[in-house]
Amino acid sequence: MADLLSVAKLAGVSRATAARAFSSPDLVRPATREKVFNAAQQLAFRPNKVAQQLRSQATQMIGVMVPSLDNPVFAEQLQAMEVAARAAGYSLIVTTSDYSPSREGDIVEEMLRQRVDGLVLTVAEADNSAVLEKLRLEKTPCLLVYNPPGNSGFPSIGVDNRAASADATRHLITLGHQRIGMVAGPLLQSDRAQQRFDGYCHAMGEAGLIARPLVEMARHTQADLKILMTALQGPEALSAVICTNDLLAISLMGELQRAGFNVPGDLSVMGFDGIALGKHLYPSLCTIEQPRADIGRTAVHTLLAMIRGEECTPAPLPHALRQGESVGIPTSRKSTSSTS
Amino acid sequence: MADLLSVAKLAGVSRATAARAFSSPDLVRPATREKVFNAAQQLAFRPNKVAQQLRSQATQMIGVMVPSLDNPVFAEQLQAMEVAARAAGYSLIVTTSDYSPSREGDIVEEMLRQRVDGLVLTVAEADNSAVLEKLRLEKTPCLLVYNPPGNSGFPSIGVDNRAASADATRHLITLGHQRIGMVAGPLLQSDRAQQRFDGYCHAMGEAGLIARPLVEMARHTQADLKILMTALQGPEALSAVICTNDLLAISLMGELQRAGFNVPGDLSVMGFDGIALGKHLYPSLCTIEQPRADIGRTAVHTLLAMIRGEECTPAPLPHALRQGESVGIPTSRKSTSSTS
DNA sequence: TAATACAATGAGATCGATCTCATTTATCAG
DNA sequence: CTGATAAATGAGATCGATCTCATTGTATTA
Repeated sequence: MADLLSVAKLAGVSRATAARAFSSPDLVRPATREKVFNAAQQLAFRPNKVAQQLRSQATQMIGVMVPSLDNPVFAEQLQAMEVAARAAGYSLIVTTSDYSPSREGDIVEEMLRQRVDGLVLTVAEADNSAVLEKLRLEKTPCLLVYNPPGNSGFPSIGVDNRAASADATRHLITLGHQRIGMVAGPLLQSDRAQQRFDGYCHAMGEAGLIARPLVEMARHTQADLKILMTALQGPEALSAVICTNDLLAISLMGELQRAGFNVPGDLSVMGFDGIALGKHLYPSLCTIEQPRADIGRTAVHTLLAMIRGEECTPAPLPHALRQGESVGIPTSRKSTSSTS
Repeated sequence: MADLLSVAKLAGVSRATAARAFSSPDLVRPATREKVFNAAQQLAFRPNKVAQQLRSQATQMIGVMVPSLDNPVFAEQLQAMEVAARAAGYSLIVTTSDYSPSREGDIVEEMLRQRVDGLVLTVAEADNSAVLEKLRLEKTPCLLVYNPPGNSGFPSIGVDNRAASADATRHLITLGHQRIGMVAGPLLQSDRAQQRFDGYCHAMGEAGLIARPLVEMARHTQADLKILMTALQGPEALSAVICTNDLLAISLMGELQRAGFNVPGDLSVMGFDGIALGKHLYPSLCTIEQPRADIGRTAVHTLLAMIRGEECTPAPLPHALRQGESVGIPTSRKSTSSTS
């Protein structure tokens, strides 16, 4: 409520002096400074950031757009971003796009109007994105998260999805699995899902195994589940599946168990993301762990560097294979020692 | 970059007219309006929200503070808030307090400086909160979420924790459970945990059963788990436990299963919150579902009403008991028909 | 055509903090 | 004690949009 001018008046000095008392106290005589502080105290003065932002042409705000907060991958990344941003004196404006291009557009436009100092985005497809196209013409620093760098022209923070997925596949192969499939959620088109599928294909080929087509579980409907179940039976039955994300892996695992399958006995299930909850399940989820917190922190620090005008070409962050009880030795071999 | 003044110049009109072309087009002659729009187009004019905010003394921003985004309850609530806020033309500044009073204080101060139009907070203890005490003196509308209304003096959005917890307890009792315990996470002191324990005690007493002291699982350490395991054995062994939140229930369930217990065979486990993931687990989590999305939406709408100056005394939102496979008939009765 | 009403536009102040530049006051050396 | 250098302070402009009030312009009617 009370503004600097009132404080200045009460203290008997000019606005300039009052302002200095706060921003550069050493330029003000101690006695004067005290008078100003006292006046500020009495009036419960609280500096108006909006005015500061207008004047300084910098908002100390970062615009964040994630697809959804219902997926813990994004929530966990955001948690880390918030801490890092706050530590640096920045605030986050958080938005969700639901992967909708039109929402993406509206959101970014809105944030640019708000004059955020920088943007951290996760889009559906970085290579073919209207928003990014538009942003290329703007001077506002922009950083992608989770999206592969590709040829979008924007720096990107995340893991090497292809390599990570190949690692996951190799892990299963090492355990003796040969009939390995990959299951994707509704966002088949997402650039990450694509890369993860590539990595899977690569690792399969490398081992002389045949990669199967991506199974799509659009929604967790019964129909989709049946299709998958079918793939789990017969001579060509899968012994392991990799899901393109943990949420999918967890619900798939639940459905399978509910349908009478044993995980990993009948089928090993791997996830991708490394959400915290996966560790506590039983069977615990074997997955590729993306360093979500690290990704969030790095995103903030990189963006701040960009805001300072530094050139940034961040390297992919390291992923890790998190062992878990949801993956085991394939049944065919196991069957010699124990039969269900 | 380009401001209204440049647009006005290029269009050959005054700032006032240019401004009017956007805010009240009908006050401007169509021909003039076109000139302004063309100029704006050419210069890639984008209205500066910061200036509008300063001028209008309203930011159309809502400050949100949650304890953590690592817990899906808050993330899911936030997801709904974001959608509702955006639909109303508001943006969210999102922060996390980690339940730390000092962080709570800093965050709120920061948001007040930012001149947010209102605040939506979830604090550790609403009844004994320094931040709320300070906020009572401010004119900025403030709303609590999840915190029981108590005597904080602020309107609050959430379910009736005591009633919900009693319902959970009665559900178990109805199934035949008698030796029911309650387990809390690290935040014993949280006002919600307290109310949930009260509800449990009430329902137990009502049925003539003895309520046990709250078991604290500070962290998911082995030590804590052993304490709990002990409670599950011997003549006074529990047949069911209610956890004060889903995250805790899920990890407890996992640990129990890993230790060789069967859920719900040996022990029924109930959660509290209703996070989405619980539905997809196996066994699926039986829990009290707080309408997280509804809570988020209602919080935004209520706050907007408060910002408009309306008096608000929101009623508690309805909770629901979500059936789940993690709860079953107590073993003692079951043992007649089948023995492990 | 003159007079009145109303539409369209412009000049200038305002929101709150801060920066530049000019001015005043204090301090030190000679 | 005075001139000179430094320290402290103030006046006013600025950031960008918008509101009030005054003024110019058009239209309607007697």
